[in-house]
Amino acid sequence: MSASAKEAILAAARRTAQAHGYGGLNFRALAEEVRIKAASIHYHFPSKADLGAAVVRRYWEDTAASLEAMAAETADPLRCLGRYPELFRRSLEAGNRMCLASFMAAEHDDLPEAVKREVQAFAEVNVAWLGRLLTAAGVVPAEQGEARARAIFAAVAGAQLMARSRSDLGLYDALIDGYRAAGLLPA
Amino acid sequence: MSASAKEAILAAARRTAQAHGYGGLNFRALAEEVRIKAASIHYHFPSKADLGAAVVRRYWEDTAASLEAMAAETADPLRCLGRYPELFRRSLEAGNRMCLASFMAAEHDDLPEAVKREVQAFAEVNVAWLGRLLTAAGVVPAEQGEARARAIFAAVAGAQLMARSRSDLGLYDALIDGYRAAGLLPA
DNA sequence: CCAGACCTACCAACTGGCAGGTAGACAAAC
DNA sequence: GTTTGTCTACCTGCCAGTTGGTAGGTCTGG
Repeated sequence: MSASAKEAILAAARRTAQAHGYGGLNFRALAEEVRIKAASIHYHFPSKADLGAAVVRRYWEDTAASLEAMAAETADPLRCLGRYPELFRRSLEAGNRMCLASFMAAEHDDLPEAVKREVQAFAEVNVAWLGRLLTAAGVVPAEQGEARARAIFAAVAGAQLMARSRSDLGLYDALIDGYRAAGLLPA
Repeated sequence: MSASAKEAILAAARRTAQAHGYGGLNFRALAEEVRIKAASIHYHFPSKADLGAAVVRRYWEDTAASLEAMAAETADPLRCLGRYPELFRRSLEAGNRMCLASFMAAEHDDLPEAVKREVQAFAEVNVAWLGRLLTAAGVVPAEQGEARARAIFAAVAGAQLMARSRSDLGLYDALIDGYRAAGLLPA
């Protein structure tokens, strides 16, 4: 049960944090979900800060992998860019959850330093990928790639947040359509 | 101290919630800030849910007033729209805080029903105002006013969230500029 | 035998909320 | 004109539940 327990803890913590944030993580509930005792979690993750940082790190690693898979799958950079919102849509589909990093961005003031660093890393992964494709697609001149990438990332996160607050997946799609209509996102 | 205490509680709770969310509100800390005992807060607000709902309600009432004041001050609808991001900028200026409703949108799953309703009301106030000015300015045809209004609201909220996570007011301005450059916001 | 993985039992701190008391302002009753 | 009652706005003291975390024991596979 060694590696499997650790993985199960990470997975459960991720699901919980995507719905209730870092503050919503608690050892007893997590332990119950993994069918383990609360104290045992401390064996794998000494403190809550360690657990939090590990969860977010794994989260952006997985996201980076998904993005690379998407880029490999959809060779045309413009079409690939158009698929970016799918990533955030999936969280909403899975029980009206949201991006871990967005939630923790809100909780910024209460986050351990190590967790904050991982949250920033998530944003960097997204912005780098978007910037790369934006310039590859020639949507914007290379020197504006990062600025546009950040704008897209922030806007999509905002759309997810608003859709979640209404538990309305259709609203998310409508907001993304709105971004396309306005010219922020490639159609 | 009757009305003044109640107002002081509301003000302190608003500041706290803009930095730590609904979950970050706690009677003892609030009481200390207002120089009152924790139990006394229950006199003005029977439960935490009542306090939360009152805080958000007051928040969107104040926001509605600010928006109307802005509309009265800047008669040209296009220029007035351009000033919309100022509203969200002010929260960041005040100690890297964020919009109360955005934070609580993240906390959606842990919010009492009454609080959720007020959070939605905040979004509606903003979208209605934006929609009104967008159609008045002729930026979009009337039937697309609300869709564009929602897109702007979500995008600005996302920009605030991202800027907060970096404690970087300059990033907020850059993101808003990015929205203008992309055509989402009137220049 | 022993080390990794997990356990029981506990702790102090903190949480929202409640029961019941009190000081002062004001008004009606005698 | 002083006693009596009532109301507001607070208070003390407490409770049960939850939290992250610790100390030290146990069990199992290699």
